[in-house]
Amino acid sequence: MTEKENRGARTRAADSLVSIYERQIIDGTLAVGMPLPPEREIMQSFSVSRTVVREAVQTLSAKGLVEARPRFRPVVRTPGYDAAIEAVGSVVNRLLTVPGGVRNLFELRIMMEAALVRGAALHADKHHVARMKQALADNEAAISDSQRFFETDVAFHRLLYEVPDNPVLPPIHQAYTDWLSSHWTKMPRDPERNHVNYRAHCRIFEAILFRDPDAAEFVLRDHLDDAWNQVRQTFEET
Amino acid sequence: MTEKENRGARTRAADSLVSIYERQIIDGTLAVGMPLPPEREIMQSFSVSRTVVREAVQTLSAKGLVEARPRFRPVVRTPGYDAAIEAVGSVVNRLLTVPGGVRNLFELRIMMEAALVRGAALHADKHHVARMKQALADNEAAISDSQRFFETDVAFHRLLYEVPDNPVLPPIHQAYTDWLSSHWTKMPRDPERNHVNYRAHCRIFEAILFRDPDAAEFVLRDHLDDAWNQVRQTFEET
DNA sequence: CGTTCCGATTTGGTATGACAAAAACGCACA
DNA sequence: TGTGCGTTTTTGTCATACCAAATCGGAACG
Repeated sequence: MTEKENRGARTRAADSLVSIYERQIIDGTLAVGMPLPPEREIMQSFSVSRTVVREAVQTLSAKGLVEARPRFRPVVRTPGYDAAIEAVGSVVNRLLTVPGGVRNLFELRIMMEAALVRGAALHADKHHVARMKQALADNEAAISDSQRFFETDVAFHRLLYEVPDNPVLPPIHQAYTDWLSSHWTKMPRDPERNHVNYRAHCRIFEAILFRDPDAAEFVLRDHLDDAWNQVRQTFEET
Repeated sequence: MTEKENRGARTRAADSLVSIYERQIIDGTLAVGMPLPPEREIMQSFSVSRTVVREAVQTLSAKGLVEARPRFRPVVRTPGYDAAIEAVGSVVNRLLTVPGGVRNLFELRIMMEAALVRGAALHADKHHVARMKQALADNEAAISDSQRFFETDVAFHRLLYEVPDNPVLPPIHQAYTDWLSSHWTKMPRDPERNHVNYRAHCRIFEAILFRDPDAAEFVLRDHLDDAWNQVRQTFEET
């Protein structure tokens, strides 16, 4: 995101510090795991007060570029898509409270997973299939234990995000489950429903085995739409 | 994202302020557009120093919950998916510099747009079709002007994100173009290539008209793969 | 009666200094 | 060489001060 800053009027001193260190972190001058200089050193380097330095560090931390544990030196964070997810956490949480927010996010998830099962049906290799088989077994074994079933359910879906071997995807799955879990767990769960879901997973797996993307997508959408209908009642949206 | 913070040891004073105002913003106690209390007032309310207050406000701003223009009172930001995009800007920029980063993001985009064209082929109504037709016309008219062509190109793709009528999607498109544009614009562009791209858009449009999701997806993937091959050379990744 | 303009007051941005507690460091000691 | 303890840094927080910009209130004016 290229800094535009045209709107923000006069720059705050801290902001220029932020962009300086942002650059240094991105171009590797400050390597991963390396701590930022002590605050007093920074303030002398740039001739600013400690107030400004601390504000800058604070911002870098909030942006997810450094990890600032209290009382410790902020260290350059290892680049990961999970940091991105974390950075949006607050805002997404807020969006989930606006009318239709949960629905919108869930539909996005349905869309993505539909695309993923299509991809899995076309490209899943022996290794992926084996893992899904295992996940299905775990899933079945947990039908009577709703708590464990939920976990194996999540684990099964996660596999879909791992098939394309794109490191962006697993954190996205993690994000979906984090953000939606509070609603999801309010859903009434009993062995009967678990069994229905397990069956749905099986059908998805079979469609992938048969290399039938259309069937896979159809079953998955049916599965998630069903789940949505269960969850929806917990907050009576449209 | 439920605050775990188990790692972060003892809490910083500012953090508790942050979560307090976070709650107030989410549950609407602080309505959208309403300014936060003056710093000096906050510091008296909570018996903390102004330093702490400013740090808290800083964090709220970085998280995208309030908009803090310098010299102005921070106001509660209107909830929008664009705020989320903005919040991840820095970290994504960094991820784009790691090996394969651009590729990963672009593949995610391909996957999403593939899903979108499928959806468009199935659900686009008269209105969407008309808009796409118009966008295609603009696209054709700009073939000789690479700058304008780029804009109409983006506009055409954006329409795909608007078909499902999910407010999450357009900001995602915006994010893709923001994040990838620096690489994209380095791509050599000439009327000949523009024409090829225009033709690809036409074929996508036709497939949507014919309600043929498979064809639409195929053409779109071909189109974006082609684009990727053009862009790739600008930074010689694998 | 509404509008405009100007001055006083409020408020944010930054600097400085101070201090307690915790972390980092170094050195003696085993 | 490894360990434990005291010293020095460093961070978190507070208090205070000052400037400049934003805001507010009222006066002057149409």
